[in-house]
Amino acid sequence: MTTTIRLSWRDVRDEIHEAILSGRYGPGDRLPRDADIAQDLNCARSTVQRAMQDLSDSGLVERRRKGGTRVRSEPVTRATLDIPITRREVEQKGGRYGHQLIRRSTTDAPRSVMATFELTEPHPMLRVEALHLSDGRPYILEDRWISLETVPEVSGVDLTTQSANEWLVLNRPYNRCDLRFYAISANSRVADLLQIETGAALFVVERTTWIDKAPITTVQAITTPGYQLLTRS
Amino acid sequence: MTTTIRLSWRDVRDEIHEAILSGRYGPGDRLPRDADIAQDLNCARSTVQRAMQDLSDSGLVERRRKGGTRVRSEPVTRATLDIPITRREVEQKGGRYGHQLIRRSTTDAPRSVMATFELTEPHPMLRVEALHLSDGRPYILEDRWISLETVPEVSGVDLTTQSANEWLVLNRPYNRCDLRFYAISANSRVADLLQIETGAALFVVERTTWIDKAPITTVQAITTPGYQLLTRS
DNA sequence: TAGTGGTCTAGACCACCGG
DNA sequence: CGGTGGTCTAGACCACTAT
Repeated sequence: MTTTIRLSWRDVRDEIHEAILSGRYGPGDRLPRDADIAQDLNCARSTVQRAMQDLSDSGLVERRRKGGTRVRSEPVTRATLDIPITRREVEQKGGRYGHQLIRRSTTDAPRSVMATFELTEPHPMLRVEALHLSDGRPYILEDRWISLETVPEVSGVDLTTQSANEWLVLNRPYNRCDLRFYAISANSRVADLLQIETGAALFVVERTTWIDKAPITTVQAITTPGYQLLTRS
Repeated sequence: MTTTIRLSWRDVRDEIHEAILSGRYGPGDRLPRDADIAQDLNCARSTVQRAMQDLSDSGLVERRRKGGTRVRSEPVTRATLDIPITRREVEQKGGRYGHQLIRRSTTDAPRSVMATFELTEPHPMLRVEALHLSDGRPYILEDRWISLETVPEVSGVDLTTQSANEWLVLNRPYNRCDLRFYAISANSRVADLLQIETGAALFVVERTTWIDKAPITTVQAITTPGYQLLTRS
């Protein structure tokens, strides 16, 4: 007698993955229908569906109703990043966290911020510049703009006790978040605040969040020399 | 009579999400069992399961057998990045792609590369330095190490016709991929190759791939000034 | 060891979209 | 309009792990 093995969706996924890697299906090729794969492998269609969902999430295949499942023609490396709140990040590395409010002002969004949020009308904002510290030394310098239309109550918050970073994460959930990463050269002011040399190469994380269509905040986080961002283990 | 609505897993997800945002469940709190939620909302347990899977993927809750579902106590911003092959990236931006092999040599892995791959024994590697061009101008400078044990056939490949980047992606699938992002200051050699000024701040993407436990390649991709990496739309 | 999430199945119906 | 993937259901059993 033949032993019937119980396939898990991971087995099915690996089977299909292997078929693609081996060249049986090349970029752009159409795979069999889920139902056929299920019959071939002797499992339920929903198991194939689960496997395909994973392959689709990881960017290996593309699925369309009626169009079927195709091997992605232009391969991509897809990765997931976790960006914790800064206090947590410092503590995780064994540092003692501190922060310092540098400047706080109310003004209309400048053109660059309007562009970031796709705004066409003047928009009142709270601008907050703050320094995150690790063991008392500068760690990240953040320049943040917060929408006073979407988050009016931030006006009454004491941002010297709790950083704007933390207050917002805990109090203002968002729907949409855009990130961008790039490098800048420290100008004299940044160098002064971070206690580094002018001209040093600094890694920057820019984060913008919305709730539905309403802008919440945009922040430019300037890290100190040597900072690295890693993908989720 | 009461109309019975058919709930989708997205509805269930949003319902739970809303309950968390509203403060009904705070960080660290335990949510009801899937079965109870299903009964409350009048849907199948598997629908709740699907909703929870999504919330878990997005980092909002953590689930454990027997331990139940809890709201994550330390919130994170989780984002997904797509990194295309460089040729594709250049073409997508409307540029004409080109590349240029700068140096190619065979040698044992230096300590830094051994550390990256967690190697303890000497390991023969192919080192490839190449320049990616957009409209004939330097775009990305890559310094790559390829394992000759895992990928011996790369020795016979003409890397002037097709970039190592592209050849590897198309021919050597990987299981595991680590990425790291940081900034460096251009030294004179890099500045010379990229035709920029010495000292310019440059954004760097470092990518390391394995198949199972075997190292495939590690590459430091040094971008040109102004380069930005964005999260997936 | 008992409670909880994880998964598989078989069947049904729906939603999208290519021909 | 018909084919394909997407989802829901009800039920069963399994696999972790907190207690």
